Amino acid sequence: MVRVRFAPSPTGYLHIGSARTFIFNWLFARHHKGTMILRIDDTDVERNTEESLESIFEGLRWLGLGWDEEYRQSERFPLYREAAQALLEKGFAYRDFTPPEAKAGAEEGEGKGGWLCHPEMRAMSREESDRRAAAGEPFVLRFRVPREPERTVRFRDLVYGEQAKSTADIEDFALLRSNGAPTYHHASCVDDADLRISHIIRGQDHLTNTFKHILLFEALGGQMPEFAHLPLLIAPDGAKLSKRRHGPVVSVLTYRDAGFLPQAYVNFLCLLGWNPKDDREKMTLEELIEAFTLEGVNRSNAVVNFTEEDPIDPKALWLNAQHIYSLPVETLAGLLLPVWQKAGYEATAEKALRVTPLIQERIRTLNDAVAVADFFFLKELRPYDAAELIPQKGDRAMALRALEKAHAVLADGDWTHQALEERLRAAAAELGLKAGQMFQPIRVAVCGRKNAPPLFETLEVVGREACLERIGKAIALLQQEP
RNA sequence: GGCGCUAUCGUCUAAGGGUUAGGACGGAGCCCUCUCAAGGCUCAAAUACGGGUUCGAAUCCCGUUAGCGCUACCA
Repeated sequence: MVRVRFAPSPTGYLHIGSARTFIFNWLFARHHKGTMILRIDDTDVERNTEESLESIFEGLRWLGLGWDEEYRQSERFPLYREAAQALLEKGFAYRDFTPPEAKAGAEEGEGKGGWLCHPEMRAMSREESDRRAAAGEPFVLRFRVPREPERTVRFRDLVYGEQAKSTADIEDFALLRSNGAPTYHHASCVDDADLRISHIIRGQDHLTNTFKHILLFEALGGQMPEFAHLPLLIAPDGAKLSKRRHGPVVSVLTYRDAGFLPQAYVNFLCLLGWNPKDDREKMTLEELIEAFTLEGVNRSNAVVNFTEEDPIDPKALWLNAQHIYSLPVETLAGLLLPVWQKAGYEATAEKALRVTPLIQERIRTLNDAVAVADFFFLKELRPYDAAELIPQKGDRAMALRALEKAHAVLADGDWTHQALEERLRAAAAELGLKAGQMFQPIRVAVCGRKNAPPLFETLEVVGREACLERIGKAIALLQQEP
């Protein structure tokens, strides 16, 4: 039975690297019909914040993947205390009474290999340890890493392969803080054991921590989980993504607010550090579940490609466009309606449904629809330069002739795009104008700019009244002195 | 400093002893076309460096370099 967990600590927003870790765990669980567990690792009371927790949930909610079980470490402290006590009893742990300030004094031991332990504390008799603890002297509980003889800790990482490290290079890490709260290592292992986690899938920054965890799992007794570490997501400058240095691009909510489809963003994140072993790029959630394996995860860090001018990875944008394009029109219209309303447009569901097919392949984000579809909703076109009305290889007189003819032709007759095209093409022929020379002035008059969706469908949706009025205004504009 | 991990086009990646080193994004060009977009075609663009092993190395081994991680009473 596959049981995996995502264990964020509420000390910040939901980072995109964390989001990817969540997604890979989730995909692995779904692929194996296992259980996805969300565990809030909030053992550091000093640093946790409620806002952070809320923003993490908000990010996860947006991704829309869900989870099966939920735990919070702050509610499980007794479990960690018991486990710590058992470790102490069995001699796997010892009390270290060194005051925090005195740590500096111990650093002379670092010289050649780094800090390992305080030998006096490690060697202290249980009687003295108990006596000093009973007297109320503060201590941290440390794991007694096996030394003399040292041994090599080994495991096979499902991504990175065989791993080995000598206990001579592993320090006596803390289990319990002097305030009695468990450290990450302790709470995490106790929980992973208690929750019967089968696979620990997490960031590569924990790869070397795993040796400590193996030692701890062994001491705790219980089934050893499998481990799989994920390459990290980094910034173009090679540094790890940080809000301070790289700004809001590190938070998943930025992508929601930029108008991303969650499934597109999930797709994008999956392609960073994993590939389906074929050339597929755009994949649905179902396809991802089916294709996801740990073997497909690679070992080198992936750069999220953004710049200050272009804060969003171009590939993410492209993928989002792909997903938008493959949405049923009704679905997309439903997504776009609130976007337009928020922009202050008088959008209705019916209107949204008519406009959407015309812009579907012209937007890369939901938010793009605001600028791309403005003229469908705005009463008053935003001002444009009269020169825009003049077609290529044409002049003011040509534009005027085209618009006046168009005004006359559009004043009556069927208002369907087929009929409009027929009449307008005939009109162009009559005037001896090329299609572009005829259509471009009309497009600018009606849309207020040179680039827009196909003309006839656009006219159809904008409506006769508005079209005639806008063409009239354009004619007036052209007739004004330059 | 110690220990560990990593190294293919600008970016994401494929190729796990034999390929003109493949695909995608982005870039350039062409086609299509009422503009834009979409789509199609083409081009430019990579095996960090040095040694081995081998008939043959992007691929295996060693070294160098670089980057990253851990080395907290953070996670």
